[in-house]
Amino acid sequence: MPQDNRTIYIILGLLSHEPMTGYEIKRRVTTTISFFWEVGYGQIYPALRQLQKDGLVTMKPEARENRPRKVYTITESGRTELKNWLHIPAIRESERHEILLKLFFGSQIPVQANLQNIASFRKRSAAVLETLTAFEENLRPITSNPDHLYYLLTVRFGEYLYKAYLDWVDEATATLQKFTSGEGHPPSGAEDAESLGLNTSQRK
Amino acid sequence: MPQDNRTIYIILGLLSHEPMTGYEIKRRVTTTISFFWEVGYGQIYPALRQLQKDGLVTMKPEARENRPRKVYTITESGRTELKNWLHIPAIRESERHEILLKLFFGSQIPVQANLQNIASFRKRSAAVLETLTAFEENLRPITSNPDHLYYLLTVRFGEYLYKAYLDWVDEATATLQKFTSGEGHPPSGAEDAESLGLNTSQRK
DNA sequence: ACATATATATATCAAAATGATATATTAAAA
DNA sequence: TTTTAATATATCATTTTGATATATATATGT
Repeated sequence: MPQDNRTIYIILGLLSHEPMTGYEIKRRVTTTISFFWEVGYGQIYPALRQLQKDGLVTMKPEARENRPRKVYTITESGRTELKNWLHIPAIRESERHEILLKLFFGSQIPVQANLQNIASFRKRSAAVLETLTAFEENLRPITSNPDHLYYLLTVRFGEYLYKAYLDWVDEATATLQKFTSGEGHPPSGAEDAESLGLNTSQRK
Repeated sequence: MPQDNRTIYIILGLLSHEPMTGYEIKRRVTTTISFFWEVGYGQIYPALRQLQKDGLVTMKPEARENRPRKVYTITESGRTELKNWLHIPAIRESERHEILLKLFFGSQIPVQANLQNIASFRKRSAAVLETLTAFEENLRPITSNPDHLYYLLTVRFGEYLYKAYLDWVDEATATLQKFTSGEGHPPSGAEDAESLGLNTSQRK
């Protein structure tokens, strides 16, 4: 089995709040969970069709002049499916850090170029952190709604995360800058890097 | 265009160190970069064929009794391609945190269940951090090889990252535990969560 | 010596995710 | 009024994901 389709759970989760169209789902994802999970139209629309076929959501076309707005509502079995999934602990997180990929092979290019890549990463990260911080300020006073509490927890995660990014940037920049003061970049050389034996893979 | 194939750059990068077979590439990925970028056989073998076709790597079958070992070597144009890519700053990192997905919809299940999910996440994260820390200790004394320096920077990134995870776990656990002391879990209720308007998406 | 387990090695596949783009209507701003 | 931005549905090629099939070689245990 490749992996289970998390898109359908995201949709079920959002529809558990209120009925929505595919477009609204996409927008809701963008404004709330996209910083830790992206979802595109290419996942949403096929998933909605599948969910409807499986009886986990229903669709009511809202009459308009031309094309009708397709409003989706979660069913009782949809809610059950969602709750079941929520009870199963996640088994792995997935990160894909292109900045680290480039840095890992950094010896192939001048130190300056790596510093520029890191600076670019810093800029992006700082922007996200600012958004998250501003968002927390809006969210924290609202204590009435339990959804907001959980929402806040995910935002806090993001803040810890992006603060860590910025801290790392400082350290990495300082480390690399030692090599730019006069003596250029360290000699490039290829050599076995495996013997040290990092292995983060869990036995299956 | 969907996205550019980063797998080929990972392969080019690893082959820039030394010639390898597909199996060795996979193992090298697992022992070094897998904590920030996973690569499977399903990507490696097709990518090697493509790279060979494009003249970025060459293949020399090492004679053995039966099936020959296919050893791949990077070409000069392969090195050029790699360097070009390394100079282009990454435009986005991709994170997929299933723990946050479940927590975001946490109001649908009891607080205890969410605490269990977080505890499971904590356990996984602590294990990775331990591996990374042990690895840093092996790596830090080696200062001769510039590859190791860049390698170390990525490991440090991981340490910052996973430490941040653990810090967040402590805070999130404390926050949720307030609701388990006697009064059960906060009442579940669905309500508009969008009006606050988080938007982390960059204009395109 | 024999069995068992693990490492080496190549390969494929269905399902899912990625990101961009096409199309068209409606509402707001210049 | 014209342009711009927002709403809304949808598709697509490429890439990624994880698991699995297959087979040989080597090490370990009894």
